[in-house]
Amino acid sequence: MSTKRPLPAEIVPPLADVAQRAGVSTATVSRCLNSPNQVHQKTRKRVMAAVDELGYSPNFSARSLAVKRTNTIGAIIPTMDNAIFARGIQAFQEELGRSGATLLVASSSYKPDLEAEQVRTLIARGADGLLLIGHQRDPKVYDFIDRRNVPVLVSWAFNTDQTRPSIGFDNHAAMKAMADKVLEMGHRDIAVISAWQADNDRARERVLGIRAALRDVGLDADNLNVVETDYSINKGGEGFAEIMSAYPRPTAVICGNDVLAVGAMQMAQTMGLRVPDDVSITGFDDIELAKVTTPALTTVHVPHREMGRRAAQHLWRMMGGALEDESQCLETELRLRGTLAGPAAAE
Amino acid sequence: MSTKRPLPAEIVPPLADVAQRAGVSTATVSRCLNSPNQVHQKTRKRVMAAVDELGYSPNFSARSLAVKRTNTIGAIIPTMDNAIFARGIQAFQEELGRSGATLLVASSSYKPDLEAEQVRTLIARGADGLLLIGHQRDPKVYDFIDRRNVPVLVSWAFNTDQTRPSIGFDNHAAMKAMADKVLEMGHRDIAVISAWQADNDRARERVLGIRAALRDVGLDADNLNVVETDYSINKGGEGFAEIMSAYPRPTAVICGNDVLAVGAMQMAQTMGLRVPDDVSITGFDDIELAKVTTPALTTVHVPHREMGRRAAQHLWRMMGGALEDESQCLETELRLRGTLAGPAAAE
DNA sequence: GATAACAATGTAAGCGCTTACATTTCAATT
DNA sequence: AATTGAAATGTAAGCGCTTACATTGTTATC
Repeated sequence: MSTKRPLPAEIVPPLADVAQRAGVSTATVSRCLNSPNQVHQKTRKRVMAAVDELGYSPNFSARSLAVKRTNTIGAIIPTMDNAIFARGIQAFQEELGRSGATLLVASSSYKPDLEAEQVRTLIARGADGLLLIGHQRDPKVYDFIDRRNVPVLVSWAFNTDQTRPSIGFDNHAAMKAMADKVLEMGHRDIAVISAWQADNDRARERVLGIRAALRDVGLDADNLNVVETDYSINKGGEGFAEIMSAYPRPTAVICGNDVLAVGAMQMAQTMGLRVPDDVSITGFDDIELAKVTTPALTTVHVPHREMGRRAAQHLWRMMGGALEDESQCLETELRLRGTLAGPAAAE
Repeated sequence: MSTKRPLPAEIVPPLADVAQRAGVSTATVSRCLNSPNQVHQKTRKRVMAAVDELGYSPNFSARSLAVKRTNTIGAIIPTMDNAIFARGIQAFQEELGRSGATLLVASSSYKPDLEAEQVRTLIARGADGLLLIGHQRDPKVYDFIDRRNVPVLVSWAFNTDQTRPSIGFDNHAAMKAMADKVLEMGHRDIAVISAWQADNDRARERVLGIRAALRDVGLDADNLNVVETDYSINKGGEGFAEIMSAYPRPTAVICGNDVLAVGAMQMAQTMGLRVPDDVSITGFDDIELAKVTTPALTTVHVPHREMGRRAAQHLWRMMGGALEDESQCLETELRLRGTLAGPAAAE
């Protein structure tokens, strides 16, 4: 960390200056600002005038040191460069703003270590509550948080095995529904392009959902071809190419998210494969991308904004002392569009 | 603002406890944490052990109250629910993390008043630097900032008329280049779908760029049909429909950004118009959306990530006391893809 | 072995705010 | 006019940390 010169002499006066100017004690000024109705209207006017004249604004650090609360909520998301998080966080913040809380966002780039460090940073900064994505993380991280007594809400995931409060959706069930549909259309050769599963319980749950669907119809779930890759259109394309180099080629490729699916679609086009005539492709998330491709992408709709909004409300209540330990599971929905059809008759 | 119960009794010990446990003064503990080489290795070890045993972590508010610096940078963007900002901010944050600074993001929903309020909030929270989007805002806001002596960097815009340091690109020139191209292809009936211009200098500059291009070829720039609307695919579609209800229909529709352009493309399809055969459509930004449509969107590529990265470096240097008053103008680039062609022969 | 120079540590005064408690003011009641 | 209770204000003790300055310990030098 480089050494920085201290900021130039304070131009913003301390509260004491305001008090002096208004001819009252610091306590009165403080009250004027925090519980105005406790002070006589006449003095209040005088104080406010002084505040204006001096251009006073309170020092946040001093304030939160004194009250031991920051009114700040920390959120750690994998990345903002991903529509689903950007959108959810935007809604989260809008809702939070309504309560007067400030949001501190960090992004972990899907790296558990970085996330752990950011948890520490955020808490050191006095976050009164924390929003995390997904359940999975080192127990030590949870210990650290619990010790600080900071309420945590897990989002983007909902899992009855987990005891921590969460607001999300059932990744397993949602993806299983999609897989069921794909199977129902008659597909028997299915491959999967997924995000990396190791540190990502959402990705894992989705793949498990597909396996469960296969098992339901008596197919071999263990030999399912699953290609894992980074979150990007290009990587989705590469994954698709890899899958399609196998023989026999699958008739349907289920993708762990829309971005990968769109990459797969592009690669299909490059390879001269028609979607869905030659191969069906499905996505997950239902971001804008899914609606503008030709044909439009069959995917699982997830209410990202609603999730962000609810998460904000829930976390705020937890911070208020409500022991809301129950979780909420939001509904997802299949969006059948153009990229899923029955397998080609023969070739 | 609702009343909140204070958080439960502190579980995190104060620095003094660590000092006691290690048998040293608070000063020594503080030094251990902030300038370790000033303390003897032997004591340092003892202190660190105490830190671990007690699970100590410093209180940020107290620290920044004492040093009068927060190492926090505030950024106010119109919305995260917009790929260009999400992406830029992600890069901004990644780069900032490298310097050990923390980012505080707020979004103003394109509302000047909200933005002004957020400037105040961020500064009250001790932001050591501020990133703002676009030059345009109430002079009072700038006064407030200047008075606090907080370095500000303007981004997403570059304009030689402005004296404030900025890192961005020339919206006017970039859009003019696009319009030049459209004209060069032979179009003479051109309409525009733009974001609201009133509070958005970027949008305004882009439209001015188009007008300049028209003037260059001797066309009437004042009667240009400009439809303004919200940032969304659907609104883009509505705008397009409105434009196409005019007679004679324009042969090319220049859109202020990719999202509007994609909306226009969809509406064109709905209306049974072929792009680019019946009408050409162009975008601006070059977000992922632009590459997945059929045909792919002709647009202006803007280096959003690079902009975020540079902004972080620049702002950090400004905070370090460098009086970097000069601005940087990044290059944009025409991306000619499938949605722009010459006007149809006749009809 | 006295002395200087430096390294390591301690002491204590803030940083700017809130708030429990004490004091004063004022109107209502007797 | 005396009494009382509530409302308005003031006093001052922290909150947890950093850091200038003072003190002590250690080593090198002659």
